[in-house]
Amino acid sequence: MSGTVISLNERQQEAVEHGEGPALIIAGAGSGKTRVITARVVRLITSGVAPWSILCVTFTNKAAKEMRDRISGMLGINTAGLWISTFHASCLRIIKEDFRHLGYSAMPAVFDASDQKSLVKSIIKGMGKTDAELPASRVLSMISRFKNEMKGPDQMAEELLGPDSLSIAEAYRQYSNELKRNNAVDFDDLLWHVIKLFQSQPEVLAKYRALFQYIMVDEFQDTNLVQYKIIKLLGGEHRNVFVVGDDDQSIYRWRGARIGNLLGFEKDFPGCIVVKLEENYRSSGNILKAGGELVKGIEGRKEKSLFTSKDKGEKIALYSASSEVDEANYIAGEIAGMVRRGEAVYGDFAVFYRTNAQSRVIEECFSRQYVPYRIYGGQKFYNRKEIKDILAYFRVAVNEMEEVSFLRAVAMPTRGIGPATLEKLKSYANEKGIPLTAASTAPDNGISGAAKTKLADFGALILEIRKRAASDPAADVIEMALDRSGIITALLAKRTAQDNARVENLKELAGAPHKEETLVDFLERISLLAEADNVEESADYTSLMTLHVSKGLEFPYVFIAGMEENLLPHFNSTESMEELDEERRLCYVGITRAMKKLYLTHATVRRIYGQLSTNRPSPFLDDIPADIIDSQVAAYTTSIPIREKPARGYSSASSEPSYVNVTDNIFGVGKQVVHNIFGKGIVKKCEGAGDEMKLTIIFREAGVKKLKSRFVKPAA
DNA sequence: ACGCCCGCGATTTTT
DNA sequence: TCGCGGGCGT
Repeated sequence: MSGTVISLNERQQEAVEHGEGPALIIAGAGSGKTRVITARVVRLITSGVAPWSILCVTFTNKAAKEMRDRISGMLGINTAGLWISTFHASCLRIIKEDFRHLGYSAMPAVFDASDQKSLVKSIIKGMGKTDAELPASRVLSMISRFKNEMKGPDQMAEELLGPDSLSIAEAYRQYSNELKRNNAVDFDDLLWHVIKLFQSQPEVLAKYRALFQYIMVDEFQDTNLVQYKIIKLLGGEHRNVFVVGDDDQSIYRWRGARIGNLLGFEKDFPGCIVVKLEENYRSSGNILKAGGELVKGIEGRKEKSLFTSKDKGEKIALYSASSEVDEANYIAGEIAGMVRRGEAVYGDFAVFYRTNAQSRVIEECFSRQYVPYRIYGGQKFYNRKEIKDILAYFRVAVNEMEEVSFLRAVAMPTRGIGPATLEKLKSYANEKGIPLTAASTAPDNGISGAAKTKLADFGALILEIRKRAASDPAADVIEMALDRSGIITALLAKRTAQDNARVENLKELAGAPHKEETLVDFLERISLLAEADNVEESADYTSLMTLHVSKGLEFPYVFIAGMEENLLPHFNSTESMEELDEERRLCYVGITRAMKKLYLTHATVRRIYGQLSTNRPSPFLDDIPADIIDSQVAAYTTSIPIREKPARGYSSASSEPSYVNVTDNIFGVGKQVVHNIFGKGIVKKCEGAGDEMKLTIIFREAGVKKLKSRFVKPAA
């Protein structure tokens, strides 16, 4: 989207020129929002606003970096000190200044998802429950949900319903205590703590209010309650709050994002100007049309109609595959063919899917057909086991309270220190009120024999790392620790391919710190890093990723695989209208990534969890007008077990001949329907056939009803 | 302390 | 289908 647009259109201009007061910019997909934000920052600075008095928050490091680079390119200034960063990074910076006011005696470490998980697991175990009875993932998502609403364990105990609610609240309570004991915070704390800081220290709030004269928020539809509150606290007085977002691209409701922040912004900031960016610079006409038709029926969305000056371009290719293997072959074949004919390069293509599990077959097929690919997301480098292991050494060295890291480091490589020894060590440390590292070198720690020596050696190594961390560059300390810890030796001894790969990863880590970076800075920097930040843009690879990860990106040619009922919309997201709408928007996000041509594929039969299952095409396909679809069916299809035709007398289906009906399933799961009394709804479940077809429908107003299909019509 | 085997569960995840 | 955690044997 960047280079092609030379000048700003009228709406963009209006947004960029906006001066004081609140502004809501509804930025449709591909409408040049990054351009608008950066242009406004540049305009403010050139008109005399101090660069550091602008707070510009994004959701990804990648977006922040892109803006920063553009701004420094346009202004030719060093942008290092500018507040252009993610919510979390901004908050970390604020906490770093004032952590003492929050009751920490040293700057706390940031726990990532896997740190959280191991902590919660040990808590659940300590409560005498198994992982099956109380899954850590469930507990963590509940904790996160409550933290996002700034609610503590007590409030959870009061509000949460269900048989496990009290256990979860208890786990939450212990989790909070353990974090504190480890001198650590989690991602959600970074945000909530800033609120607490502002509320308890009015002078700190006043300082930042005075500092940030202009506030800008990107991807505003993805903000959660805490984030919005931060914005309101900081910008509530001068009200120079400029937010940019697109409700149609809200796909993180399940993570706590509140689309209502965007929809209600005008009420919270009365007098705000609203600018809609509706000219799309990315996609050809048919692609835009397909996306628009998909979301136009979503209740409560901000009305907008994207347009483009590009021509219609190619039709949407719809491929009905016989199986997921056939689907992958088709995709690989299309890509290989176009590359062979010189019409495109591998890097022009992207394949999106709903679940990570779908990538496997595609990968295998791409390898066979020599299509070079790269998977975005998936396992993050800093999340790999071996990396986490060695980082644990550094983390406990830098932050002696991090018991979680101590326990991780001491167990890798195995060094003859088992649970029994560690229990003794913990109780000794508790008694004396000292950290585990100190306890491990204490002569009177009550541990005897070989374990005592080993423990003392380990403790000495941690102290050595701590000492060197203060003086030497991070890279040198990493080299030393890799050598002295014995991790590499232990891995090499195992001689499997996976272990060799791990050794390579560890060596790569030594090259990761920036020049002259200290270990503390290095650890802090990577704690907020995501995988997408590592992607080489220039390489000629086809990109594979989930639909979620695709947001914010664009590619000339886009494939969306698995356009099937149960997969998109995903079967776990059909419980409510909100979930179904979000699935729809997810599909929209994928569609609108495409610049030149969009391919949609579905498989009649697919192996899921090792089981063969037949899935009807996604109901979303029916919302794309037939005249812009070019459909193709697999040469040989094993079976087409499609539901029987719906009851006769339904003229509504034929009164809309412009919509493709791949399935004949005018009442498939996920379809929008209308009832005379109950109004609009979405089909949740579909049983039987013909006149006897019974539908479970979620109505927007009336809730869930079970009805015979003849009482409803497909929604217009 | 450690390794092997069995059984169960299984979206999405900007930070 | 596959990866993880718990249980058991050495």
